[in-house]
Amino acid sequence: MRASRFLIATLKETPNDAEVISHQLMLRAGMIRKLASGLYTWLPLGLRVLRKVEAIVREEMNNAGAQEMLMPVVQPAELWEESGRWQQYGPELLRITDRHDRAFCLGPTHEEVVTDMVRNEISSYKQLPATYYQIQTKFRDEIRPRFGVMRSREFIMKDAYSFHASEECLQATYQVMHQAYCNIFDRIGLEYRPVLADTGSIGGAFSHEFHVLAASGEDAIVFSDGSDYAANIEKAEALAPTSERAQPSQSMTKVATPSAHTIEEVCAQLAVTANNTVKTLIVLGEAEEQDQTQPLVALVIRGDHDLNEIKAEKLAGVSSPLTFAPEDRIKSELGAGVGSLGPVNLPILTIVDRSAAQLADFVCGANEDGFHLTGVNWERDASLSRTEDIRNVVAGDPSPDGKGSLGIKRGIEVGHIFQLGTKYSKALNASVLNENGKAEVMTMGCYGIGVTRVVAAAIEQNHDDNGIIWPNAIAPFQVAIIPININKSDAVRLACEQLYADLLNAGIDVLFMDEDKARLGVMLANTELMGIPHRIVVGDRGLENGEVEYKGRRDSESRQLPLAGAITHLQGALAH
RNA sequence: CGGAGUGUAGCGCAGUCUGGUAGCGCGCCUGGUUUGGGACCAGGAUGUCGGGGGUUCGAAUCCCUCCUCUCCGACCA
Repeated sequence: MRASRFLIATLKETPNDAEVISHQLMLRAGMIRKLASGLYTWLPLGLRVLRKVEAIVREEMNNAGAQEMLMPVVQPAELWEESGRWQQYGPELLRITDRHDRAFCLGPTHEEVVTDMVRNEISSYKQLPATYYQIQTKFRDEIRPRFGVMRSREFIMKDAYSFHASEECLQATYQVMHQAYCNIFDRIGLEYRPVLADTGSIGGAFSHEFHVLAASGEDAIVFSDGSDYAANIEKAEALAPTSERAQPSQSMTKVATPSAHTIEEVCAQLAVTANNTVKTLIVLGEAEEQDQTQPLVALVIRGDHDLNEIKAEKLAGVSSPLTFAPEDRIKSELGAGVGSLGPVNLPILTIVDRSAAQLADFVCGANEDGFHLTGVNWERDASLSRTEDIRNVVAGDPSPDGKGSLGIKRGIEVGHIFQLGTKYSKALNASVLNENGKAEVMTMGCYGIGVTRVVAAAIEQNHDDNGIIWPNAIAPFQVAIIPININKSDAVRLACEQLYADLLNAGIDVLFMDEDKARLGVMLANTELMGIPHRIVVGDRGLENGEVEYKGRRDSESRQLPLAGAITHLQGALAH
């Protein structure tokens, strides 16, 4: 591609509505432009990257035996009513009405449509297993779109769905997909990890997320240093302490703690450490019958730990989604405000985290404003009827598989694979006849990759002060040719034209900065900002010795190469 | 949805408090001089000051209203 015929829309200054580095760089490099909140136009440069990611995903999905198809973005309400999600899905599902006043939605995902297709087209177990996928625009009306293309409302996703006559068959395909995902992210050239995950709202039995490691990641993921164990923090179990609880050695004492509301303030006033205190969080429980008000439930965790909302909302007696109790109900029903609550004589269902249950002689709120209790002990002073795992693991906790201890990193979720089971096939009655001629509901798996998000994640992981640093496999251009004084030197022009033609012939994506008046500094800065991984600078000075200058985007120094050997060198550099 | 901010040229911003008819830097166009890391000189174009309504002789500026976009949002017991 010649720069004179390509939209180079770089920005010197950072647009002020971009928060994260990938968003800033995508705008500055001229990859995307915002149309409205959560909606982006992909400019030619950005689209080249997107297409390269798509091509890799497509190839690996085909290799894994999946068949590509394409489903509509607009979907009829009837299908969603059949699966129950028309009611279940919140305002994230954008609902629209056509001119005949019929209800539709913009697809946030395509389980209903693909299941409908399969129930109509597949009738025998002999046709299974089968996996279908598409690379398609999705729409989710996010409450708060942010971080550019990382959390936008419209985005491109590769979604695949597998159909099986047996659970074992689903397991086998799940493994094939797991491997295909590893192949995809290996080829793109990202540092990533598959981790055990919560199945979330899509439902199902078993699931892995694929995370690109980056400091700015929205998710915390945990790793064992003694095994392969890796999980989203939402999912990672905090094992019960193995040692016996210490015997009480203090008597319970009420102390005044005026104006101490946080664990930190209490610790400072009483000279104790947070790991010997407990905090008591009040949430709404499940109403026993319809129309009844939801009772209050206390969750007790150690002062230095964080509540894991996913674990908590799954507990019997706790409402899902997890909802914290309004302040006025706490005050009127428990007699004290938040900041002074504790498990001693608490008249409501109290669920205690395993680590908190291990404490002896601990500190907690006295259920009286401005007072705390010290020397509190379970059973003697506070009943301990129910202990559960309701906290986030912290670095240093033992690994749930018993091997090693846990560390924590940040990740960007770019892929998610699920074993769905029969949730949708049952609801839509998608069945096949088995060997005995009896109808049997199919078992399903589903597998997603956020294609647009992969692009942003790649930048989060690969950039420096000068801009993006693309991995070879998804770079919009692999090589930039930068001439010096092309308008004055015929030698430079000829050498560049020849090199450009040769590189194209060799099948290398090259951007030739062929504009007469372009200044060297501008060309260098732009190609660095755009992240082009290799560049060749051609000038009279080098050409006198038959040399050009090569610099890899990550190299600190450039070096001279014989012009004749430039292609071979670039091919070598692109090979890894 | 709640809270906080924001909206002035393609981009980044000043001007608003104290009303007097809009400016700076970058970018863009023309001509020239330059050219090994974001050039210089000279000339030039570009704004319904987010929309609507009001106050006023006069509104980017004051008032009302609608909208946009951004940020934050129970981890506290």
